[in-house]
Amino acid sequence: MKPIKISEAVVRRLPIYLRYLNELSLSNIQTVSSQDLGEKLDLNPAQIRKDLAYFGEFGRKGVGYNVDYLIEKIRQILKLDKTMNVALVGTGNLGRALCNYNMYIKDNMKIVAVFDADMSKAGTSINHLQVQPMQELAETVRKLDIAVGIITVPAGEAQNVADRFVSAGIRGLLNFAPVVLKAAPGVRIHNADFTAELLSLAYYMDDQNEEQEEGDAEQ
Amino acid sequence: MKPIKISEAVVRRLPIYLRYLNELSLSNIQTVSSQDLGEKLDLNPAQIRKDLAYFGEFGRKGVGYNVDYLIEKIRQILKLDKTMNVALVGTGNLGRALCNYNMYIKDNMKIVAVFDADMSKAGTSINHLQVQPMQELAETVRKLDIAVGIITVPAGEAQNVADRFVSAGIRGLLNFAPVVLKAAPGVRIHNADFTAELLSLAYYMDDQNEEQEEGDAEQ
DNA sequence: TAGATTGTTAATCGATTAACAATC
DNA sequence: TAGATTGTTAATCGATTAACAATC
Repeated sequence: MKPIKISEAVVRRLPIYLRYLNELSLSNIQTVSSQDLGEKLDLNPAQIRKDLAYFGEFGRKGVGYNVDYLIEKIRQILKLDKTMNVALVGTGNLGRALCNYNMYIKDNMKIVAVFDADMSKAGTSINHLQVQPMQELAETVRKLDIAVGIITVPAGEAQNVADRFVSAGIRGLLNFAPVVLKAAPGVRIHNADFTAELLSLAYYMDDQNEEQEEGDAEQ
Repeated sequence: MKPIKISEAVVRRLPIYLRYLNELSLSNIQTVSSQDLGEKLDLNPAQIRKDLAYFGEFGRKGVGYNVDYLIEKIRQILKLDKTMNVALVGTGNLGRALCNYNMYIKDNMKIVAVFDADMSKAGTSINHLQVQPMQELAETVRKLDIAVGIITVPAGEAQNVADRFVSAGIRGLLNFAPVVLKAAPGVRIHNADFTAELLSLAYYMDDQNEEQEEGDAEQ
């Protein structure tokens, strides 16, 4: 129906919009303009309007966007209007942190199964979820209709875990391990690699003197 | 000296190169071509060559790049040839996970101070570091010459923590909280917002039937 | 020498921004 | 009506990719 290809950059901004709109809604603010959004989110208002316009006409000329309506629409676009089940592999510090994060309440993404290769961890529980051994992964993914896998294992094991997720029929992966994963086409991989973010931050940490040359500029 | 402006996208790829080069070095592989790198990292070889060429001529025509030499060079570019001190605020699950992560050994970024607003946590220790109360932040940042701050507090407190970091003289922030932070120009902010990554992943999770229309395509 | 691979220029592609008619 | 703000087209800007001479 819609032959327009939506760019990755656009999709990546939608959750940012959603997040702030939720804040506005909680403050009982009913209407917001692209200008307001742009200031708050450090984005160009034209870009925001264009992003939203890819999906429909959600605003009213001369008025702006109805906050709750826009929330509803973005949630539909992101397919967050129904619960999406998620599995996580790797119950180290990071994995446990994510399990406790519950995004379920607002965002409909729910970690419903947790796995660890370390058999001794099987049966222990994290945030009301029993840790399962890896052998049960495929079956659980199928049974619970899990669409997305989160990988929080050491770099060396990440590809192996990814492979197991993919052959279990998962269609999206959120990878926290500092490696580039390979997967069959059709499986979407997002990386949440803070080590890369931190190291690239170092590049911009000039000495104070240099700083004057380079000036302020971008963010 | 160098008036060429290096784009953000380029800088963001350098840690990815570095990471894989370190792997190669550990396997005693001496030489690598942009082709090899491209295949392994899912990037265009021309892009890799171009990225590196911004900073100098590191390769040899007909041969490729010397792995250890390239590692050394990228580390210099990213200013990882000397230790960079880092402070972290927020000792929840995520904060503790990061403290235990030690990137120090390979990457010269070292968390040397940890803070929490919750006074009752002061004095407890995480990975050999004593948690300090927020009042000590400014002084510690100065004393330990801390350049980068990591924010792992709830969304509602993140801007406040950022402000305190900035007025303490920090020059870079890695923000894990799901908000857009504001800071004076000259302070670099990187976001490590996995909630946004996860929500945008949902967009691509079509039903199996739709999947056929949209095909395989990008990653 | 023949084969391989860089560094770099030019071509392409895509994303952001400006501008403005439409209209609430 | 006057002011505000959208949706959208056109202009700009920037990033990626292709191509190839240089050369190891």
